[in-house]
Amino acid sequence: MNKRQQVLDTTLELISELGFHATPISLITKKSNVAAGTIYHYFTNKEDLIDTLYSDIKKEMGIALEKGIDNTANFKDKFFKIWTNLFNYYIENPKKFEYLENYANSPFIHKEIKQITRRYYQNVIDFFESGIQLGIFRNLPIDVLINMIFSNVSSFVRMIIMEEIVFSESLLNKIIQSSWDSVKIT
Amino acid sequence: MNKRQQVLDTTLELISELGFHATPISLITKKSNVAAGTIYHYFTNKEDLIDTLYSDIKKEMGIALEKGIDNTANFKDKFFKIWTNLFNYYIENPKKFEYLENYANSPFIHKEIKQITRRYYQNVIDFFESGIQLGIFRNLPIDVLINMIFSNVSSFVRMIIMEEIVFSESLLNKIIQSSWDSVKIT
Amino acid sequence: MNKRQQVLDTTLELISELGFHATPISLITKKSNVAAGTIYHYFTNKEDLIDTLYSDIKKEMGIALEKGIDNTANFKDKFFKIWTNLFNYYIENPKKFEYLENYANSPFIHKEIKQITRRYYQNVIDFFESGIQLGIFRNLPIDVLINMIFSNVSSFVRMIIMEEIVFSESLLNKIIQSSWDSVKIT
Amino acid sequence: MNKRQQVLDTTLELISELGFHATPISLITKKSNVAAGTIYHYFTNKEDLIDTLYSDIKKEMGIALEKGIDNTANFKDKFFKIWTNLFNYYIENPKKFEYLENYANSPFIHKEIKQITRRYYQNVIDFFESGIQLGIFRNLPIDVLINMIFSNVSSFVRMIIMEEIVFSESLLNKIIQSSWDSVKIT
DNA sequence: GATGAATGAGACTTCATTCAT
DNA sequence: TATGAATGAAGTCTCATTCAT
Repeated sequence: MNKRQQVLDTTLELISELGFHATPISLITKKSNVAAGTIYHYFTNKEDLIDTLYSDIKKEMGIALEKGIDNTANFKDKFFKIWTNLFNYYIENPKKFEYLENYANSPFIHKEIKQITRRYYQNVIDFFESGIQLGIFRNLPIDVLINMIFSNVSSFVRMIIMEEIVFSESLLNKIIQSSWDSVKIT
Repeated sequence: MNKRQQVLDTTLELISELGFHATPISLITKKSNVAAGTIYHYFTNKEDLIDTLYSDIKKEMGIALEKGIDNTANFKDKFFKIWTNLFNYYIENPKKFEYLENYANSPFIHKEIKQITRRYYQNVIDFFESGIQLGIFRNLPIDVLINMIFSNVSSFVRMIIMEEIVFSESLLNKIIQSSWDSVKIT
Repeated sequence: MNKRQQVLDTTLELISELGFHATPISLITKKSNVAAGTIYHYFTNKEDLIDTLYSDIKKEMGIALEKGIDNTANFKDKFFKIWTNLFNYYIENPKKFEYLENYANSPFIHKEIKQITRRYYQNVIDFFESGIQLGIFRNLPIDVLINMIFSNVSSFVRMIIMEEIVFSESLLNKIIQSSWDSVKIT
Repeated sequence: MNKRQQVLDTTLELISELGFHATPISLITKKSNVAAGTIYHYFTNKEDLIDTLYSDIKKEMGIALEKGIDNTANFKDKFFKIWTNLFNYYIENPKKFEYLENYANSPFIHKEIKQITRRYYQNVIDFFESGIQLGIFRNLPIDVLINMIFSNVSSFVRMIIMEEIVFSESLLNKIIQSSWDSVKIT
């Protein structure tokens, strides 16, 4: 009954499948059983709706990313944990994955939003930074390091979703290992 | 003088900067000094124009990718060469890079086109496949292997273009090394 | 104040005078003081608008056709009544006459619509059918019979509207008599 | 090989099937293997092409109409002959029938053309006029008389072509008789 | 909070026509 | 005669947004 959330849910549903521009407000209106005016009651405009959804997902993803990290002392284990957390989040939320991927490279993206949502990963960033400091990870710019790893996750997930490859636990482990080998000091 | 090519050039120019949907035909029309009808004389519709441009770039990129490979016997050198070729192509053609990135995740992308353009990289695909066969590269599905490496290139290039990091030859080498470490057998 | 009806009225006005294709939506827009979008709020597309108008007119015409029939027992009187009803409807609504004539032969016409609107004349159809049964009208296929008579009305009306002949009560009666003679059993 | 005639043939083919506006010059161009420029070499514009075709058909029809009339002395036989001539011409040339029907009620029709083509039927007009003079046909305005009869033919032909009724020789005769009864003096 | 009729700029595309060859 | 690339006005329709209820 929460109209605001209904709109956000429907927007995710539609945009992940159809893309931004093939998802007019009128369609969101129909699928969410909400009047056009109502959407504009909760969101300044379509852009704001899209930004809000992006931010919501990023926040949720940030939380998922850190699940169970604190209990792990070992760096490699922690790395595997984070990698797996992200992987699982994407696989369990394919529409959100799709949405983020769509959004990431679109000219929609506002640097500000990207900056704002960055804080949701602060713990993860800190982890990698301390790893560099401690000589466990290679001395690369922190964003380069993180992007390399995260883009590994994304491209693996995308192939699974697109059914270009078949998932297996052993394949997953191989790939995380590859990822680890690409950033750890040899 | 070649109107068809003028249209393609302008389309690259505009879409790489503004994105697909912020680039109406009318704008291409103005910037390329061509009448709207002329565009439809050469292309079935906007989609066809976009597909053609995508295919053209992929073809050119395929050629760039293989530059100087044949003369290199050593697998690691060959790997570094290909990585650098792709990196250079992107850096020298930032608009084409932008276009491909835009296109890659858009719902525009037609699997057929992706399949068709795949043949432009056959030599590179063969190289990685033989590397796996020879026990030099890890035994991962060929597309996973290639995607991992190519996504490394892309995310590095993106950060340079977005000016999120400063390029240096030493950084480049570090990253290629990371990429290599992620796929070579240890 | 009823925008939907305003659109229908203007469409009749314009199409009856200019024809389908010389009546762009933009013109209907201007003449009816309605925004383009409003038209598409009420009608799926131009075709739907045209079909709706056709159906509306046919319905109204069906009602006009039957006016005062029930009170008439005599077959010839009834025939004259129906003929005159149709004639009067056309003469009093020359734009609707024009519209129907335009529509009737256009490739726009959808058999479905024709079939649907047929029910508006059921009583008239029944009348002619019973006439055949009772041996008053010639044993012709019902649609042939009706079309012969109705096309007589139409061609007479058209000539009056086009001012190719001058109307007179006596001429009218002569022509109805001709029509009657063409279908009655001799 | 006569390009001019090829264009006219294709135009008939296409317009009779698709209607005027669904038949762009570009389509005529393709189907007739003639360049756009060539069409404009032979015809002033699309309108001229359409008028020419109309006039050509009317002329041919005028000739068909009079076939075998002179040998017939009897008025009723002559009437039946003309009726059948027109009927046969339509049935043997359904595309031309379609074209004329399309054209007849379209706002394309230019009164001038109608006037000009009238002379192709002069003999038929004379026949009916003399019939009135001699007290064989009813004293109706000549155009009313002719239109009534001709519209009978048309509506019968249309129903056969539309497959709304099944043709039979006996039905044809019944209908001509009806037509005759509607105009002959009783 | 919620509705949905109304708006109108602007999107893609078509098509009759021209003109240099 | 014949070609067909090029034109650009104009067509249908979409869609983010507003506002009176």
